[in-house]
Amino acid sequence: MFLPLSSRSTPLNAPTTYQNRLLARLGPDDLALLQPHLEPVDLPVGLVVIEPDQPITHAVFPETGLCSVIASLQERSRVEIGLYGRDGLVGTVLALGSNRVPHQTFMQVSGTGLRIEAEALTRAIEASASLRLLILRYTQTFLVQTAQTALANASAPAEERLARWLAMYHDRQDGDDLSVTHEFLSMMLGVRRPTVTVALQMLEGAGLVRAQRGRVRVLDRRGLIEAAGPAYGPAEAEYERLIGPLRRDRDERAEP
Amino acid sequence: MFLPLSSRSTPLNAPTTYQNRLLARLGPDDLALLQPHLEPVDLPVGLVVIEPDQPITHAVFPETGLCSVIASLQERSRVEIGLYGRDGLVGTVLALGSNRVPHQTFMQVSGTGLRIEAEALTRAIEASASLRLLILRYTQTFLVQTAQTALANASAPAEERLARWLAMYHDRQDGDDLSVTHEFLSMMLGVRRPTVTVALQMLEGAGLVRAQRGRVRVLDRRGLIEAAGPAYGPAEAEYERLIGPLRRDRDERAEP
DNA sequence: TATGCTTTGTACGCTATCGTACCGAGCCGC
DNA sequence: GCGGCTCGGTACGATAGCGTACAAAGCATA
Repeated sequence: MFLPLSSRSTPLNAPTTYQNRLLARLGPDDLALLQPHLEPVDLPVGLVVIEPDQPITHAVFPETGLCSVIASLQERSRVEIGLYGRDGLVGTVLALGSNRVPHQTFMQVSGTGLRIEAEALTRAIEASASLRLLILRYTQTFLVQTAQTALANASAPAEERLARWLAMYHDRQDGDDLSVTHEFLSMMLGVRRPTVTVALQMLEGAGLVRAQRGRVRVLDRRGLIEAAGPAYGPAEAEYERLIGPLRRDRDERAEP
Repeated sequence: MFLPLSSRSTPLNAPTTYQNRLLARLGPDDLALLQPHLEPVDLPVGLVVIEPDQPITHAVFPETGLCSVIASLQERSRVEIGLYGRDGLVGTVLALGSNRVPHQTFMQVSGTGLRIEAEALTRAIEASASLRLLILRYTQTFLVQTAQTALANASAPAEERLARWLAMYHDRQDGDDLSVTHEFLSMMLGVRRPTVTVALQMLEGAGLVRAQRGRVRVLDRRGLIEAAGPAYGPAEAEYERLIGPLRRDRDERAEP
């Protein structure tokens, strides 16, 4: 399932700084609890990190890359219900007293991460209240994100939903180039591909993004967030309130 | 905020059987932990039990009645993202290390419940791993419910969403008469009222429900669930797996 | 029984999005 | 430089749901 990274094994107790926001916020005690079990892994695009309804064997703290959580109406349609990268954790459900979820999670953008055996993480969560709290707080932000997705799906037009999605992606990536195809976006948003094409042209016409083959460049982040409407914001605010800064770069590159 | 019930004060340590599923599943130790703090309350229809972004002062275990969790695009539109009654708990977020949520929760159907001060519940959750586990597992089922709502909103036609909503309501109520107006349903589902009228006529034409003024009677529960499509099911299965039977009556009244 | 409010049914034109299909454009390997 | 593939743009009729408006029906109260 996961390809171990041969070159990047982390010596125990090395003074590591993690890109993963959750790991980065852990105190020394919690870090000591987890580090012996953390193992670098490669996360190629398309990798299914959680199979629906299957017991989870490993949790993963992504360092780079992006994960999509997908709900499907048995083959008929697949829709994204949430998205995270280095801000989150694959396998939060372990903190909720279960070991499986009915939704699939896969790598939407390739990256790397640190994996840990489900059992080891569960034990650590039981042993450390502060670690547990951090993961539960992240779960809360994800719940809000899912709720906002439900809201957007119910009442926001395709263009707003697209803008929201691009902003969320942008939050979790370095740089302003997002690699996605229209086809892919159409699946994520639960709309037709031509609908994405048109919506993207609108955003491009407004000077917010620049679309190229298989790539969308964010030109005006602030404008993009505005175009996303009020469905963007609450989940992000919750994250900043409960955990910390969501975006890495505070220089706000793409804000003209 | 809550109206205490004068007539129904519960003597401490009385051998009470709770209708609330979570309370009913607590062991004697956890019950002993909570009972001294539980206070019966009336939950009239329309009562806002959680104000968005306001600190939660009390949690409530509903005994009867129904709560709706609402996300709103600032006045423009209000959409339901989840729904629970005696299967759940007002204030699950307390177990997630926060004390507020950006969504409103209000009584959609009046009922009664047992309330507890937020601080007391938080302490109990910290003290008892088994109590914590139960609430966290419930949170997991609610997260799945919200995800399924997002999915349904994205890709299920109004008629399916309506059927899903009616089935979910039916799960959490005694009897087969659901008291709702088209107006109300339209808000819950994020569609126009006439759309509800038409969709309801479809369901009625198929012999699944009977609609009267301000009331929908479920005639064929199995058929209704079928009409709801695959968006109904996963959240309910998760509840039964992690917590226990969702519906009270196993006689399946409305199944012809 | 009359009055008035709430709820429900229906109509109309409008728009976004659908399903499908086809073609051009960019990109890769040979 | 050529074939083949993926990706993006566009077109077309069909349709579900929208916003609005208005009238009928149910219920409550006077």
